Amino acid sequence: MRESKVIAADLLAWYDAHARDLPWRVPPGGPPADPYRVWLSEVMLQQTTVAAVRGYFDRFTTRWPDIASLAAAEDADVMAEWAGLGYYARARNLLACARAVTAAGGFPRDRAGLQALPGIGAYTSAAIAAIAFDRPETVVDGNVERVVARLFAVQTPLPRAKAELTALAATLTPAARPGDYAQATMDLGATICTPRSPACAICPLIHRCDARAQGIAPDLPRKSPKPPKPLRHGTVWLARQGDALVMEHRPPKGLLGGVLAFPSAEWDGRDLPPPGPADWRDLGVVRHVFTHFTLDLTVRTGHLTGNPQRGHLVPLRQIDRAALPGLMRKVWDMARPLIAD
DNA sequence: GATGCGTGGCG
DNA sequence: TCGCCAAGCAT
Repeated sequence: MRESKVIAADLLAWYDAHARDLPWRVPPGGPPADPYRVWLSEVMLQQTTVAAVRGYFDRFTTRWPDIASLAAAEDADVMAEWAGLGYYARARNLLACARAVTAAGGFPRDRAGLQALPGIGAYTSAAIAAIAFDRPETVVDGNVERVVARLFAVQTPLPRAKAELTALAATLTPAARPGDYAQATMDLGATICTPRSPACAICPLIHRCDARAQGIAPDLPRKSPKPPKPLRHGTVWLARQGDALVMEHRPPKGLLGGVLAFPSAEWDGRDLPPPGPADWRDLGVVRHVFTHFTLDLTVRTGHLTGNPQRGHLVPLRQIDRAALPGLMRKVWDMARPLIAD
C-alpha cells in the first residue's frame, strides 16, 4: 500500500471511532447528508467556530427547513437572523445562492458548477461536492493546511505555501468515502492537530508526521507577519423622537453591509451628518475590534427637533437586540440604561 | 497576490 | 490586556 493510502485509511479509521456529533452531520459510512444543510453549515462555518454556528444553524433550519423556503424569505428577515454571526456578505450571498439554486431546480452536483454560485469558493465547493455528492474532491481549509504542512514539514510560510499545500493534500484524497475523509482531516485539525500545543501523543498519524519527527510540529505552518491594526474613531447617534429611536439599514456593500444599525459616521470612511438637529450629549465610548482595525465609537444621544433626515423611527420597546450586529449590540447595551425616561 | 470583511474564545 | 485564531470569499 502506498504511503498516501495508508494515511487516508488511518484517518478514516480514526474518524469512524471519533467523529463529532454535529447538527449538520450524518453518521460516518452512511448515505450522504442533505445538500441544503451541508451548504448552509459550510457557509456559516467560513472563518467561524463550531460553537458560534450551532445556534444559528438550528434557528435557520427551523425557520427555513429547505432551500425553497429560504429562497422565498425577505432580505431583512435573513439579515436579522444572521445578525451577530459576522461577515454579512455571506448572508446576502446566501440568499442570492438560494434563489439561483431554487430557480435551477437544485444544486449543481459538480465542483465547478457549485463554485459558480454566490458565496461558494474553492473550499466550500469542494466540501459540498465531497460531503453531499460523494465526489473525490480535495478540501483545503485552515485545518487541512496545518495538518498537511506538518505531515510533510513544509517550511514555506502562508499564504505563499497555499498552492504547495493544496497539491500535497490532493495526493492524500482517497477515491472512496471522500466526504467522510474531508471531515476527518478537518476534525483532526480542529481537535488534535491544533495550532498551539497539538496533541501529538494521541494523533493517529504520529508515526507518519515529518514535523513531529523533527520536533517542529507546533511551529508549523509558518506565517508571514501581519500588518499592525490601526485605531479608528467615529460617532454613533441615538436620536430620540418621543419614545422612538432612529435606525437604518446600512448600505448593502462594505463594512456591516445591509445590517440594521443606529446612524453613525466617520469610522467606516463615510462622513455623514447626524439624523437631524438635536441637543446632543455624549454617553460614552464603545471599543470594538474588527479584523483589520480597532474602533472607538463615541455614543451620543439627543431629542430631535424635527423629523429624522435619514433612517426610520423604531419604538424603544421594539428594538430587538438580537437583530443587531455585535458592534451595535455593544452600543445598545451601554446606552439603554442611560436613556430610560 | 493583497486587501477588506465580524465575532468570540483562548492562552 | 492582547494577539492569534476559526470549516474563506469577492474584488
